[in-house]
Amino acid sequence: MSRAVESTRESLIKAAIAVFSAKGFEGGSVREITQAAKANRAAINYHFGGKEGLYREVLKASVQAFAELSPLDADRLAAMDGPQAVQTFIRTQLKALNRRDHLGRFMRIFTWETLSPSHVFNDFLATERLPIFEIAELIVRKFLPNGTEPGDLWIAIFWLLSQIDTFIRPERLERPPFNLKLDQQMIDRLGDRLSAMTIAALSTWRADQRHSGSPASQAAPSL
Amino acid sequence: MSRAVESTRESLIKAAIAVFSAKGFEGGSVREITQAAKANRAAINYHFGGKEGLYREVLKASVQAFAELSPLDADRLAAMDGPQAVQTFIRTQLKALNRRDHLGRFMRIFTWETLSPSHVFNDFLATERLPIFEIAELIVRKFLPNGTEPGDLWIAIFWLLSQIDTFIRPERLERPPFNLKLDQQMIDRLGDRLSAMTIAALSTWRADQRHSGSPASQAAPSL
DNA sequence: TTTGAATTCAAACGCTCGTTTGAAAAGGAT
DNA sequence: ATCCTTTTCAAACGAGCGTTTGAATTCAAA
Repeated sequence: MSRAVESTRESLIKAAIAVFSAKGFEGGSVREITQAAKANRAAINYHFGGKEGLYREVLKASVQAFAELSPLDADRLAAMDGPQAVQTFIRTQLKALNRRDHLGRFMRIFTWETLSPSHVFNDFLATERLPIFEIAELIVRKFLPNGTEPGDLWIAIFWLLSQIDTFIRPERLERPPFNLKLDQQMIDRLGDRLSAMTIAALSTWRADQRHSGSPASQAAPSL
Repeated sequence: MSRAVESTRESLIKAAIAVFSAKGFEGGSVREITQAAKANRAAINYHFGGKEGLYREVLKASVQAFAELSPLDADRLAAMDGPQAVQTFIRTQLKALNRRDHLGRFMRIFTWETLSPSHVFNDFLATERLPIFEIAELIVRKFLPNGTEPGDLWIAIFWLLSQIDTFIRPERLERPPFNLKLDQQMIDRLGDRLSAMTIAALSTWRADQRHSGSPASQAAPSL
């Protein structure tokens, strides 16, 4: 395999990450990708066997990028208490979302998949384990009692991950009916508020208060 | 306008609600809609001027259905305290999402729009005010101090609305890596958990504790 | 320098999409 | 029954999609 081939493959993947993160798997076209990569349209089928094969490669590359680039290190998070870990988790990702780098794009792809899952992604999830899940589990476990059933654990993980999804398209806040001006100050405030709300929400798991009339009447774990 | 015309229009709108809620505006095709409505393909252009015109009509019908059918009545919610209102808000919508009626479909359409907004919907939002926004504002105000700036108010409203979006596709929880069995019991538990977390999260707005180290240390407003 | 495999490329294929067209059918008024 | 408008309908259009094809080109090994 020559040097030029590597560069074609790489630029295709790079362009695909940009396009798929902006428009999703179905919405992103091979024509747009090859044009951005300055490659021939048939190159995708030649190198990856088709659009789906390219997407699989994008998912792999994204997972790797996340593992290498993310400041969300499992060891670092393990050393923190619950609130600290949540704050780091939220702020790191909120920052990444507003950058347009690989990390932010990976998260956007992931969010596209939460609304309209492609079977490529489902197959991918069934075999590979995403580091973001392990990190979310690590954080959530700081709040949940030890004996928590797996079902509850997964609900909490799912919920924590979704808190980021919510703000994956902050442009929405700039349109009606919200009409917010999203300067850096507002984004910081958003991160603080979201962290505080997430911490308080996860703290409700401390004691099993299901079916209680006023579930908010206890909170504030002192972890 | 004859009786038959009304029925064609209505069955087109009805079919469109079903299709658009399942696949979004871009993903739903006029071929599928006309087939479900047992109408000719050109009928959409004749009656509504095109796919976009039909979608506008769907949005109108959905808003009306929501106003008429939703148990989320502004007067009823106004009489409740914060936690009660949140619980009603969450549970009502969670139930609607799992039904496949007009109300559930309206909410699914709305969620599609949060990820990939159509300009039809943006135009719609710019002119018409959605009742769900007013209800969310009403609830959020029970938790926010009186002097809260509009920016913070909108963040809280946006966040509250997103809590429902999160669970708009509960099927996701049934696939890897979650693999949950979503029987009625699990859905009830999910509603309870989500209500409790939402109440606790909104309670953090009671006092301005931005930059505080442990924002969860107070909760439970007694409105 | 020759040879054969790897890679690029322009063109075309088959499909689905939203929309247009012009004629046929249906309905209501006179 | 006639006439004119409203509504339906099958067919076709043009555009975009992912993919295939087969020839041209590039490249490294012999």
